[in-house]
Amino acid sequence: MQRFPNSQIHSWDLTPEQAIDLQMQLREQVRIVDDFAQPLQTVAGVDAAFEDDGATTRAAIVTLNFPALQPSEKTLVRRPTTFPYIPGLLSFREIPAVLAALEQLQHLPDMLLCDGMGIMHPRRFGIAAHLGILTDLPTIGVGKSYLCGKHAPVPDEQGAWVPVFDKGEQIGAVVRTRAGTKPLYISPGHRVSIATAVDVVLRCTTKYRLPETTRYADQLSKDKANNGGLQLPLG
DNA sequence: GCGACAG
DNA sequence: ATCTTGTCGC
Repeated sequence: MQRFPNSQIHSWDLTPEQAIDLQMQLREQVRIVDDFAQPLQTVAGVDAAFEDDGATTRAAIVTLNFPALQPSEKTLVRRPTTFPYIPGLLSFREIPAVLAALEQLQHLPDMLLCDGMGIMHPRRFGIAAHLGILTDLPTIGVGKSYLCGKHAPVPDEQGAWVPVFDKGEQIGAVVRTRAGTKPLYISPGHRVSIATAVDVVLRCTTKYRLPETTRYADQLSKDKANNGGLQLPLG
C-alpha cells in the first residue's frame, strides 16, 4: 500500500539549513522533458490553506477530466503544520499535507498543477519540482506572483507570454491568462517541458485569471463547510 | 553590503 | 497564507 515509495527518501524534521542542502541534492533528479501519458486525460489542482492561526494545514486536490475540465474527484485533509513559511522553502511547509491528500485519491491524475513555483526558483527546486520528485508524477508550478528571474514585459493580451531567465538559462515563462490582470509565473516541476507547461496551463484556463484546476482546489481548501475531508461525489 | 522574497 | 467592506474601473 505504498503509493509513493520516493516520498520516504527524506525526513521532514529539518532546519532551514538542512532543507536548503536537501534542495541542492534533490534538484539533480528533476527532469524537464515531456514524459507523461498522452493524450492527457486528467489534470489535478493542488492547494494548501491554513487554519488555527497557522497551526493546521489543509491540503486540497481536485481532479478534472481533460480537456473538458469537469471535476471528477476531490480530497481534503488536515495535518499539523510543522515548518514555517520561508521564501524558497515553501515545499517543506505544504508538501506533507499534500502527500496525505494524494494518498486518499482513488485514481492518480496524469498531471499535477501546484500553487507556487516549479524550477522558477533560486535553486530550481520549488514546490512543484519537489512534489514531482517525491511522487514521480508530472507536475507544473503555477505561481501567482514573482519570485526570481528576469523577463521582458508581457503583452496585455490573452495567451501572451515571455520567457523568464536566471543565470543564463530559461527557467519558465510569465503568462497572460487574461487581459487586464496580473500574469502568472509558469514553470515545469518534473517530467514536463517549459513549452508544454505553458500550453497545459492555457488549456486549463477559461474565462478567469487562474486555471480551473487552481480555482477548484482553492475553493475546496478554503471551504469551511465540509465533511472533515471525506471524498464527496461531485456534480 | 543592499534589495527581493512562491504560499 | 490570513485578517477584512466597500469601492474603483473595465
